Amino acid sequence: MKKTKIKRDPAGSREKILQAALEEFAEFGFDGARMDGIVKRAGVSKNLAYHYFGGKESLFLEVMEQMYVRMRAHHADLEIRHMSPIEGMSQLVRHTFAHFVEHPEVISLLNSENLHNAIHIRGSRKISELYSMLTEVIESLLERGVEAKVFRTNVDPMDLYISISALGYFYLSNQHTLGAIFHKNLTDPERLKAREDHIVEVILGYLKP
Amino acid sequence: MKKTKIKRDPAGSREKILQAALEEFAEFGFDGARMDGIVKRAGVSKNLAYHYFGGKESLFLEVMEQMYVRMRAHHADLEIRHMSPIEGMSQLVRHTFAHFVEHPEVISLLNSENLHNAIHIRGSRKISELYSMLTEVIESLLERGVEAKVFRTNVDPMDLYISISALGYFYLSNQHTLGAIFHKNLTDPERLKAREDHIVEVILGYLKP
Amino acid sequence: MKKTKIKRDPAGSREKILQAALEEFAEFGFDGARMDGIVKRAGVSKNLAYHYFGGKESLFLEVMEQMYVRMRAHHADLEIRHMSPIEGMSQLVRHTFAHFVEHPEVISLLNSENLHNAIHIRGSRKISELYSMLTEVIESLLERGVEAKVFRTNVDPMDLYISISALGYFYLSNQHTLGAIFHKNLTDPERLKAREDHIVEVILGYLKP
Amino acid sequence: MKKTKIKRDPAGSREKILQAALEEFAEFGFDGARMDGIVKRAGVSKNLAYHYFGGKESLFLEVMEQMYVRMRAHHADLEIRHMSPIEGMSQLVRHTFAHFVEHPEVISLLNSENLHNAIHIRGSRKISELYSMLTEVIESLLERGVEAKVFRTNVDPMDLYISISALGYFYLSNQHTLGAIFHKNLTDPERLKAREDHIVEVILGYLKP
DNA sequence: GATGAATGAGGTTTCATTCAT
DNA sequence: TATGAATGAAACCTCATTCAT
Repeated sequence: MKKTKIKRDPAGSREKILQAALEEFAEFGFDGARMDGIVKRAGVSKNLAYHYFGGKESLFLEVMEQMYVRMRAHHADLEIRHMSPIEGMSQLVRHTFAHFVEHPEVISLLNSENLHNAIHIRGSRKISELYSMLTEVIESLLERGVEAKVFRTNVDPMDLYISISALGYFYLSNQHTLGAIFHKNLTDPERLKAREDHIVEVILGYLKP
Repeated sequence: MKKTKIKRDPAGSREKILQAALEEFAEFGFDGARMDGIVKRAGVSKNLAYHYFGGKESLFLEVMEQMYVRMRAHHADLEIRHMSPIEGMSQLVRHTFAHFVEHPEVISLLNSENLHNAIHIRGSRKISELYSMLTEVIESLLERGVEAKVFRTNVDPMDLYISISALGYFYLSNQHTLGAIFHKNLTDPERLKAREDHIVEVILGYLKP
Repeated sequence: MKKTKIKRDPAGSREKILQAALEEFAEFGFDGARMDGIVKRAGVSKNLAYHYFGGKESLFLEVMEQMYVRMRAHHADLEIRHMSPIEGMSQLVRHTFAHFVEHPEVISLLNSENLHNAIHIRGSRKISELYSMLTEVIESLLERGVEAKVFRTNVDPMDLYISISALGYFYLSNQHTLGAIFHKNLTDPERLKAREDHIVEVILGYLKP
Repeated sequence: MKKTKIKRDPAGSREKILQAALEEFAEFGFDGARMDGIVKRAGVSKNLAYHYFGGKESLFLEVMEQMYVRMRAHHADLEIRHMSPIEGMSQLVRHTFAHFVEHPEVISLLNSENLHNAIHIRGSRKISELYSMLTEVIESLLERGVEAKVFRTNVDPMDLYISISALGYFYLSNQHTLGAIFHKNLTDPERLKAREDHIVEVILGYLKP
């Protein structure tokens, strides 16, 4: 009849749900993820998730936005302006790869979102904005490199950005099928280091004038 | 000449189910796909799919194997031996990209399979065998290129294969999120052509001695 | 005083499902029973049964355990210690028979369980414990009877227990085939009384020194 | 286009199906048995079973009737008339027990039939007839035993027949639950022999004047 | 704010039976 | 006589969501 103690911690609960959702969506994808699984991970009641986020789709969107925010924050850490173009480009490539390695959920979430034709983020203004920064960084690097005659001309920044991402993303996102085919564990630290070096070589090779 | 209503057609029914499953799995992923959707596409009764394939998982495996077989067949079409190393490498890159463009289901299926840690194909001997061919082609190209002094040395064939795939695969697999971010339609024919050229430049740039 | 429509009643719902399952399993056996039938009897939604019990098998196990508990409770009601050995044995026999008559579900459930090689209860510690009591009662009666020179020696308590059960159980469990063969209704009260007396005579006749 | 050879063996197929059905029904009960399982055991096509027997229920009835016929044949083997009443009764008891031991399917089938309220055999004239013989044998033995002053009077032949069956039937039909409770394997040959002796003692003890 | 009991709709799978050959 | 492909109905079970407390 009398409730002795009920923990109330709105912000804490919200954050726990978000984190749990991130893990669940990353592990199983949008369709494979279960609301039951999320609330169990979060250690909160079912309805609380609905109370805060409205439903599975909205929760997924919020998870996606948070993921993009973290990605942007990670990239913002990188101070490239004072580096030489080649050094800057190398660092950008390594930084991008490192983020995928440290945050495998990024890959799961993006794959899920693409399977659903990006319906969740298509409308999100937040996300779109995040990328202007990246494009600017790349454009600036390219300009300085061309000026210093260490980079070729006629490079499309978008294509370059996509290629930088692609070379690491695909390696990690398809690690299981590739691993099954080549009978190797693609995530062992030495192989990861080798891959990173390879990607740097590919990108710098391409940019060589 | 042609029967308007075919009632018995074992091979045909099996094939129709397989094709329908390919489409459904490609569109929704393994978890999002519905057996109902598959049998409806195939125009057969639900039970028939179970009769032939045993269940959703086995059906998915069969679809995956078929997909790999087709991929191998596509690559086998390419006669590279008589080309110069640079011409051969270009053709390999373009061929690979074209296959992804023409068979978008490959990307969905592989993403699904990787989300599930490749549990379906891990045991499949068939698939593993398919790749020896590709590796051999690449190794042979690299040797000839080095000999002719048009390619650099110290290139890991596996890394190269992964990069060739990655540059096209990621562009297509993430077309919806990238499109949302850059406000472009990545699959319009001109952009596809530009991307293909870009990939060739990246790979050849990297291989330059 | 009484709510016409009760919406929330955890313990009640659980109990209703259990009772409904008991009836359904008793009527149709494990394989013949339908989860739909159970939830319909219980007046709850299908999922609730799964929520509480996990599945058909677990529900059956719980029903079995409850049945054994009731059986034990019924036997515990019988105070035999102060009776003479012959009187005690008669009462035990009549008590056992009465329980089968009043709880026909016991027979259905045990037959079902035996058809499945006792897979459900094999692991259940609960059930095993229930029987030590019965064995002790029988052993004590036998000792006192031998001492008082009213019972023969060399009686295996397990065999005796099985025979006491068998003589009533089989009569009831096979009442329909036996009834069809002998053209009699074996459950009419007079015949039940006669059978009970017969069983007492058989057991006491066997125990006579 | 051309069928090289189709085996035709009407009687053989029918018999194979019947035998397969006996095994399947015995193993899983009526509800647990699968038509697929039966035709697979029999090694014939699905429709053949329907062609010969009409359906699952009719097939079950036929299996039941065959089972009763075999039981009768087994009992007819026993020549009791020339034995002393006590010897004859012992032999009848042992013979009955042996049949249950050697034909465990009898127990499964009868349990299944009783679960369904004997709907299949209720109408079968064949089966009813089989029992007159048994009753006559028992009545004759009882008369001779009373006359020879080795048996008590006032014994109901039906009750006696049921008890003779019960003591063996229940032991075997409930062997799995009893085994789980008493932690014994009830079908090990020594225990079977002991049980048989026990049953003889019980029946003869009861009949002692 | 917080709980978890309860649900309807729909998921995968199974099964006795029929039908074209 | 014989086959096995094909089916409709219904089985068990799951899941996102809601509701009384």
